[in-house]
Amino acid sequence: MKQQTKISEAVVRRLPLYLQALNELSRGEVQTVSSQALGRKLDLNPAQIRKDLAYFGEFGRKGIGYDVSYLISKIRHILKLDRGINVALVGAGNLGQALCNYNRYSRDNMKIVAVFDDHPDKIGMQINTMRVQPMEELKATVEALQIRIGIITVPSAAAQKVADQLADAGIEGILNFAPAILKVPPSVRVHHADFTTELLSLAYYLEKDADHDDDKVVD
Amino acid sequence: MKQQTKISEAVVRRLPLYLQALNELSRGEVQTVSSQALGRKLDLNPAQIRKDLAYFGEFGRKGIGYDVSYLISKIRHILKLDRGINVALVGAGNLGQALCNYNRYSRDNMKIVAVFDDHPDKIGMQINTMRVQPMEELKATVEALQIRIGIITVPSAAAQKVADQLADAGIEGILNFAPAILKVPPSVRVHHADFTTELLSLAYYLEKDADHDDDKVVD
DNA sequence: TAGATTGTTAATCGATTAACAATC
DNA sequence: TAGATTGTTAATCGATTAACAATC
Repeated sequence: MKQQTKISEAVVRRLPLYLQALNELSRGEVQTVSSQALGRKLDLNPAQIRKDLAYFGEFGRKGIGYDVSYLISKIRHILKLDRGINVALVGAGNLGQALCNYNRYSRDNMKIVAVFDDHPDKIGMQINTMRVQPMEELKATVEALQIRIGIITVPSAAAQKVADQLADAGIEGILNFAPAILKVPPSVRVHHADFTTELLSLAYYLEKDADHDDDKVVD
Repeated sequence: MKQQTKISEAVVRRLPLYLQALNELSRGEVQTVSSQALGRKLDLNPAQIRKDLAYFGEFGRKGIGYDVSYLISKIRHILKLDRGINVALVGAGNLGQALCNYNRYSRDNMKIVAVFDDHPDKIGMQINTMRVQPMEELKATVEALQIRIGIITVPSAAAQKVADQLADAGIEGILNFAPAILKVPPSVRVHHADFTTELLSLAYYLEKDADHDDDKVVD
C-alpha cells in the first residue's frame, strides 16, 4: 500500500462503482477485464480508471488487463470492507425501516446492527431481527457492538442533535439522509445522502414546458 | 434569462442547496443574506455562491446582499419549480413506499402522483392516496397526468427494463435508486441516488482498525 | 462619507484525458 | 513476433478561489 499521496474524494467515490461493476462481471463468470471494457460499462474514461487504481498499487497486467476476483479483493481491502463494519441507524420512520430491511450491504460486509429512535411509539418495535432502542442506549450499544458508522434518517430539525449524540458515542462516520448541513468534530466524516438535491436538480434539465410560450425559446 | 453559456452540472447541483438554506432563513424571518453568511451556513466559498448565481442574473444588491424571498423565487424559477412537476414511482417495495409517504417535495412543487409495480401482491395496494398500478398502465397514466419524472426503486436486475419503459412512456428525467448504470436515449436525463456508493466510500475514511496491527501504520 | 458586499475578471488549483514506453 | 493493454507522464480542460472596481 503506498498511500503517500493524498487521494482525492473523487477517486474514492468511484471505487464503490468499480466494485459494483466487477461484482457483476464476477457473477457472469468473467475472469479478466480491461480498463476499456470497464469504462464502457461504467461510462468512464479508461485512462481515469487506470489512474485511479494505480494510486493504490499495480493491480493489472500489461497486455492482459485486470483479474476480476483479484481486483475485487484489492478494492474491498482499500475500502476496508474485508473486515465487517457495524452500522447504527437513527430514526425508525419509513425511510429508516426501508434501509434496515434493504440490508444488501451484507455482501459488502456492512451491516446495520442497531436501530434507535426517540419516539415512544417506535421504541420496542421490531424491525428484522432488531428491536428499536431508545437514544439513551446509543452510547453503550455503540461501544458494545463496536459500531463505527451511523445513518441519520430523522427529520431535518432533529438531525444536528442526533449527529452530536453519534459523535459523542464515538462514531467515525455519518451517512446523513436529512436535508441539513451538520456540524461535527473533525474526527467524524459526514457523507450526504439527501436525494432531494438530485431530484430538484433533475428538474432543471426538463424541457421548457411546451404547453406555454410565455418564455421565448431562444437558443 | 441569459443562458448563453452552458452551465456546469456542479453549479446546477448546488442550486437546491441554496434553496434549502434560503428556505430555512425565510422561516427564521431573515430578510436579507450575504454570500458570506450563506457560505458559512453551507460550508461553501462566498465567491463561488456569487459566481453561481451570476450565471442566471443579477439577483443581489451591492453593499446589501440578497433579498431572501426574492432569491428563493428566482432559484425556484430556474429549477422550474414554479410550476408543478408530476412524478411517477416504479417499485412499491420498502424504499418506494417510504419515498411516497415522505412526499416532502410538495413544498417544492414536485409530487409523486402515481406508483407502479410488477408484482401481483403489490398491485392494488394503497399507499397514501395512491393505488399501486400495474406496469401496463404506465404509458397511459404518464400521458394523462403529464408526468415528467420517474423514480426507480426496483431491484438492480429490473432497473434497465423499467428505464426503457419510462423512456418509452415519454418521461424526461429519471432518478435511479438501483445500483445499476442505465442506458437511456439522449432525451432522458438520469440522476443517480444510490446511497450505497456514499456508504461504502465512507468506510474508506475510517481509521485503520485499532484492534489489529498487522498493517504497519506508516504515515 | 465609510463600510459592506456584489458581479466579474484574472490567477490558481485540481481533475480528466491523451499519449506512449514498457511489457505481457 | 504482433497485438493488446497497463502504468505514468505530459497536456488539456474545467472548476474554484482571490482580488477588486463598482455601488448600495
